[in-house]
Amino acid sequence: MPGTYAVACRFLSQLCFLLCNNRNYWYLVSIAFIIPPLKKKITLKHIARELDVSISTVSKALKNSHEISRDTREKIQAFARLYNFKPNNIAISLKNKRTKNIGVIIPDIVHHFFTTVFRGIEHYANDKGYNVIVCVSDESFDKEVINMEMLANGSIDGFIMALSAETQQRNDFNHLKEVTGQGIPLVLFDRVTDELDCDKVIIDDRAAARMAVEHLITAGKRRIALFTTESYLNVSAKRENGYTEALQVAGIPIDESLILRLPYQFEEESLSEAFFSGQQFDAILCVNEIFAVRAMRIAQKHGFRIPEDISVIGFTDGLLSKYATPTLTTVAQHGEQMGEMAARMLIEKVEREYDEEDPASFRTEIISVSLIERDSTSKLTS
Amino acid sequence: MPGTYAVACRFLSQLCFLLCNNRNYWYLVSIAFIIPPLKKKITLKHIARELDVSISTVSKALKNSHEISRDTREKIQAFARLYNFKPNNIAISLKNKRTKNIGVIIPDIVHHFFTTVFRGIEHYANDKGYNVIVCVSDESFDKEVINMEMLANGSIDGFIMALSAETQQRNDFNHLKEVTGQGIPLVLFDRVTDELDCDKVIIDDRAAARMAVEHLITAGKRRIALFTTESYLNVSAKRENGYTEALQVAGIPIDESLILRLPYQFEEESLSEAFFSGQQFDAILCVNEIFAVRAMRIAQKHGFRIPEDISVIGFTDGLLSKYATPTLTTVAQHGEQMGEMAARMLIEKVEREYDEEDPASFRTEIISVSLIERDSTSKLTS
DNA sequence: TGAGGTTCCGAAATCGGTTTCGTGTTAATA
DNA sequence: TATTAACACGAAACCGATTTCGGAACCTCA
Repeated sequence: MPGTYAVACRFLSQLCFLLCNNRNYWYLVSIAFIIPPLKKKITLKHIARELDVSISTVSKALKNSHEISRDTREKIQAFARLYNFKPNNIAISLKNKRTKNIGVIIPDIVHHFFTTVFRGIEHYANDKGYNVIVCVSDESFDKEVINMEMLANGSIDGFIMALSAETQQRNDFNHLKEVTGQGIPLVLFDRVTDELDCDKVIIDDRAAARMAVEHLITAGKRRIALFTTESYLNVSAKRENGYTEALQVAGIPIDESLILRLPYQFEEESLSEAFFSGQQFDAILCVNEIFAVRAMRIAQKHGFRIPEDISVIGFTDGLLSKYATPTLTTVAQHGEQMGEMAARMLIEKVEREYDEEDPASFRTEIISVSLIERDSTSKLTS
Repeated sequence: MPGTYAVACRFLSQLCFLLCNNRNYWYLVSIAFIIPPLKKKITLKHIARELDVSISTVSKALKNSHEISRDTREKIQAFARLYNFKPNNIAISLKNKRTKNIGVIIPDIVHHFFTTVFRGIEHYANDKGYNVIVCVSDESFDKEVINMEMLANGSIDGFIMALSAETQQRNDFNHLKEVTGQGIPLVLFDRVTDELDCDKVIIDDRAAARMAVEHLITAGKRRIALFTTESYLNVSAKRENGYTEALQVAGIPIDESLILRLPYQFEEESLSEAFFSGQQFDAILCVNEIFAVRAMRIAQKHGFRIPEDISVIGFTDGLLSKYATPTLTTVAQHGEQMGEMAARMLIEKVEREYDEEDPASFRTEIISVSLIERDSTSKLTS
């Protein structure tokens, strides 16, 4: 079979050569339609051999270098088109020392917020001709390290990542420092840390929580509970700060017993029964969507009406918020915008490095949030 | 600065050399801890120069070739460890003509099912030392083509993909044929086509729908409605087949007026009001989660009790199903398992190609589904 | 002492491109 | 007619690895 192919190649190239020399390009075009899809990628070397020129000539001709005569150029270009030549990305990467790949490391992929951010990254990156390599850390420190090492050896031009929970707990960022130390650009989003000098893009969780609580207060709520996560996440902490801040500003005393710290998978009965039957409160702020929906359900089970008896606000404007009963008022984090920003910052750094970098100036961009009002809070009659 | 670095390099290498020759490895180890994190990646060439051996010797020594003497080997390995040498992936890819990257193209990333599949792919691929490059087609034919072309020029060893809606509608698979024609392995999942000879992994949508309907019939339901998508998707069609099949088998006549074809974003009022007030039915099968949740809500708004008056079953066991009120009985598609299978099939093909491929034998694997019973259907009292 | 074997290492080809520089040919200029 | 510049192209280095092959140095045994 390869023999047959070679013969066909030879024949076609001769034909092509003749046609080209005769400037009968239309023949060429029509032939291109007749040729069956050819197997295997073709390289510069093949073209050079068939057309009896050097590899350098082919390379230059294909980039329309005026170093090559019009005749030769057109001949080579026609031949390349005919055989659907596309330069090998790997070879170009090796030569350029730039891969046009960006590495994204996130803690979880089956997660509305992260996928939203990812979509933003992917869109922007694709627009700029970059591909995205994704690794999932599964909230594990070790996996994060392994993934970064896999990618840091030339596979990518830069990283965009959100820290895993474990990394945040251990407060160990050596793997990241090593990478930045090697001159690889890094952009952190959402789950960031102050220990690292690099670009960051975050949402102002404190302000967001404060806004949500203030909304509740304006609606006349006074005893506002907070459902937050047990494990240490930067974002949860910031949201809690915003919560207390809003209460303080409004002159409402903070009641520690209204703050409930829950594990990710809590059993409805044990934990919350006590809370719901023992306490008096008229609103809940939840640090994520799931907590909010579950809170609503439990409240309803206990006979509370939403939003009349208890208003509920969650974080993350995902499917759950839209389709819960009642529909959930949430803080929308505009993840797509966040991803776009992260990609923009990274690519800027990557491409700047090209023409000698200025004294590393790291930015921290803040993505604004907005409150999506739905039926789990009463409409303000202002 | 680079000057300083070079001097430091030189000094350290000499030190290293002496220590190695003296077999005082522990010194080396302790020194390694003192050395500050070094900048910039190091290459074989650097090591060769510093240790005054040839590049080939370094390469062989690092792979523990017995062609190199124990002394030299250990010296080189110690030096490499000290400088944290990691071979450049791109160079290896170029040489091996294998990138250890697999390309995944999916129609949407903010989508529970696809991310679940992706997780399966990612886990399996990572285990096998592969990275995953994701591209999103946004259900667009053109984007699918562009993405494939971007990746097909050497960036990846194979594709895993689910066809975009537009591609399925146009029934145009030339971009896929071109890729397989070039000898690049391809695995299709979920959204597949018979027009293509390649590996596939699907769920048996027909059987799944049939199972769901039979479940409803067993529970005593007789007038079962179907909420399906308007646009042409292979999977929807298959589910509809399963639906009608189950009814036929049970001897229940098919009532076309019970089959509702809806656009993805339908307005609750207009479309469904009529349906709910005019019709008499006691169960609904929905081809996705969102339709199911919305159906439940509308039904409840109309005063129907679920599951007593109307039972509801959906597809895709996502967050919505778990947290809807009442919780939703769904057909779980085991996306993770699907992704794993797809990755396994692809990697097998990729690595087999290595030792001469057998006459391409394409398989189609079927991932079994299961019915997750929750509160939107009545428990069977058997 | 010389033939034959090990052992150890380096030169060079290779993967598929880009790019610099040099050279032969032709045309323009002095 | 001699000098030079423009033009068109090729040789070769390079990116960072792997791998084949050949050869020097040394050892062994008849």
